[in-house]
Amino acid sequence: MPAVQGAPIVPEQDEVVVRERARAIPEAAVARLAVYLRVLSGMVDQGVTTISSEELSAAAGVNSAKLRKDLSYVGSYGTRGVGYDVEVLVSHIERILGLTRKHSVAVVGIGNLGHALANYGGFQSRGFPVAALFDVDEDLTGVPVGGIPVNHIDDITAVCVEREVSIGVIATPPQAAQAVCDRLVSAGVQCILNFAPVVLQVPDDVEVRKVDLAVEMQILSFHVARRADEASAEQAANDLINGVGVDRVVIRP
Amino acid sequence: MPAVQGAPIVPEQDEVVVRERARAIPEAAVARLAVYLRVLSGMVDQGVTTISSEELSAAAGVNSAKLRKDLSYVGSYGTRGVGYDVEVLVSHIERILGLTRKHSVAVVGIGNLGHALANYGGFQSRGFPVAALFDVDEDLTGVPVGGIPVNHIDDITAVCVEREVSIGVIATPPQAAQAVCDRLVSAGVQCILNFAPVVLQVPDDVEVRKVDLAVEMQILSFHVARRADEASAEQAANDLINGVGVDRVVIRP
DNA sequence: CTCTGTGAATGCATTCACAGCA
DNA sequence: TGCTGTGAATGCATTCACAGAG
Repeated sequence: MPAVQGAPIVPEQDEVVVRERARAIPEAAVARLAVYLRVLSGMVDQGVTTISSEELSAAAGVNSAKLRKDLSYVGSYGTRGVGYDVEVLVSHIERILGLTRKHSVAVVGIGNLGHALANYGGFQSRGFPVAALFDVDEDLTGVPVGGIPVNHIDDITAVCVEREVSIGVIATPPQAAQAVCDRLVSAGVQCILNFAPVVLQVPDDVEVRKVDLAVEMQILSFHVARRADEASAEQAANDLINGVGVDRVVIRP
Repeated sequence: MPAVQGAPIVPEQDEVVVRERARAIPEAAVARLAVYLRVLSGMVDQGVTTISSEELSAAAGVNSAKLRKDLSYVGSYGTRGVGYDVEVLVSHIERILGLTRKHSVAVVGIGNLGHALANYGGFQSRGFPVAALFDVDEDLTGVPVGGIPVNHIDDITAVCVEREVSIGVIATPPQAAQAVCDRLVSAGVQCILNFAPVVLQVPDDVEVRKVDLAVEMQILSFHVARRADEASAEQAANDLINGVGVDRVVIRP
């Protein structure tokens, strides 16, 4: 039996188990790698050629142990006693994140947000060209937004296949989102970024990420409230014990 | 010594330790509570009065154990054998998330994205009225966007104080973001939602959440790449063992 | 002697599984 | 009996701390 990689896993009958090529990288680490990449790109522009884990972690807003652990998932490309070569690191992170391929983006729903996304330079510049725009509104069909003419949503499959769209962005009203998602999926799009405040149902082989602005606001709101509660609890407790031989009250989290 | 709440923590000298009033709620749970709230609001509109953990969890895209655990942080407001009263649950989650207070929002940077945010109805409707807009461009000063006249950024402190802004949204180019953030902080804003692709430095008492669209794209890209790797590895392995008495190869994650 | 890379330890979050209430 | 609420168990992620390369 050909042992493709020395895998000490017990194979079931008539199966060979191959350990996944790329070491599994924790989801949380992937998100941070993208941030490191951005910071490193800035370093390249500033002419920095070498950087230590301490410096890079500070610039990325994490601690250095976490940074080194994250980079260790990518591989060992640092020099002990010195640090990392910025360009080497950039190219390895890009490889891990799959940025050597081009990823064309389609934006569906050309309202306020869709307009903003179509015009947003950050996609283009970071390797995610917006290749197609869609809307139900027939008055918009053919109208150029950010240099790209809007297509009618009924043409979504043909256009996505032709322009090799690999990422779909949903910027429609919530009622339309699931239907749009279904159409994107049947057009072969396997990655979706969803701005509509709904939970999308998709097959297992489709990856969805969501950005819900109201949820972000509510999380911030929670923290305001918590801080206010703590402050008032501390205040109340201090009032309560006033002159009872205790100097101060501390709130432990 | 007045034991405000039976806290079994060893107090340091001249200190009384008060256990935090609201049980600490995991960060991850807070994000999901906001989602449950949205789903529940939809239920109210549909006239649903009671819902089981199974139904609600399905609608929110999580499993029911997680849902029940999350709700247990809010309190025990379900009826065993029956489920939850939708309205009761809504009001308790709103209380926990601090949505009983009004949270006025200021958007800084009235470019593409700022425009979209100023016009976005989702904030208003979910209790986060946009109360102020700012930009450096003097040509924009006084121009109404989404019904609100833009103020010049130099007036940020006065306007934020006057309109009781509690959440600042940064939608400026990356170069300007840190300076804007500093101004918001000195205007007393303690919550910031940052759309600029930079890591903001803030004091400990300020809460920042970030939305980086390119990072989201790159995370999606990573998953495409991983899937492609797996598929090709599986393919290669299958080719390799062709006709060696093994039926199929399985990739274990 | 400096700074990376990484096992081991700790701390969170998720899931399990069942006691207990309606 | 049906479904919630929750300790206990499991599984991830983060942090520690130090061996070892340069």
